[in-house]
Amino acid sequence: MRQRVKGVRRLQRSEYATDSVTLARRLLGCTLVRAIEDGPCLSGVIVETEAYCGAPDLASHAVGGRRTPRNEAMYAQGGTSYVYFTYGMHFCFNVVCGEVDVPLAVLVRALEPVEGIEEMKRRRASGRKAMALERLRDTDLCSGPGKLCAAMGIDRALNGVDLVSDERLWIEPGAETSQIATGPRIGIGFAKEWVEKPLRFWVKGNPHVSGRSK
DNA sequence: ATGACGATTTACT
DNA sequence: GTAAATCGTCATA
Repeated sequence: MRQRVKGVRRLQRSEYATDSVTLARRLLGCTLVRAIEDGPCLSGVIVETEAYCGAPDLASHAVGGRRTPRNEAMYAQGGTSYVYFTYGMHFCFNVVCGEVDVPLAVLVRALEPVEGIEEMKRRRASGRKAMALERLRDTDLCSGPGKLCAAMGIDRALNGVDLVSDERLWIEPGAETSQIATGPRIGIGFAKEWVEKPLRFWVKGNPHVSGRSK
């Protein structure tokens, strides 16, 4: 198995075999790593997540047990990635957790960039909806689910891959985060009694979290 | 076959 | 603050 740095391990299968709230908190402080062929490794510390809670969750793509070609990856085993395309232009990256056929997932909403920052800038400054290169601050690189996918080169080719074994994308554990803030999830105003539930988690005071959390 | 819309981002008033 | 960009997906027919 490819490792970025000797002695740094990945999160293992058993650590994904849990509910989405537990994993959403656990992922804060962990490092998402993207290995690019013929390029530098891109990585960032996860600083903002959201838990999606399966069939009862009115905000989940799997609400009511809905199972379609698009959200099939949510029903895979814990440790699988779920990448979807939305608004005709953005990708969002989720970590599936729990057991097979139970559609739990954690949306990764923001990273604090660590490795490959210049490459992330280039990726964020090219393409259609792109911010001008000179305008890009480090806190603009990965401070949102669509932004971090653009910066990290995460697209539909990485949907459904196994983060425990894939050579292009994985997660390394971090120290337990002490200062965790919670609040309602973003962009799910349609979800009725699930709108206000505190299922978004972020590292308190971190400048790399998405706009409304700062 | 058609149409409504989205777990967003950016630019602009 | 508001609106535009942009297209795959899914429910309906």
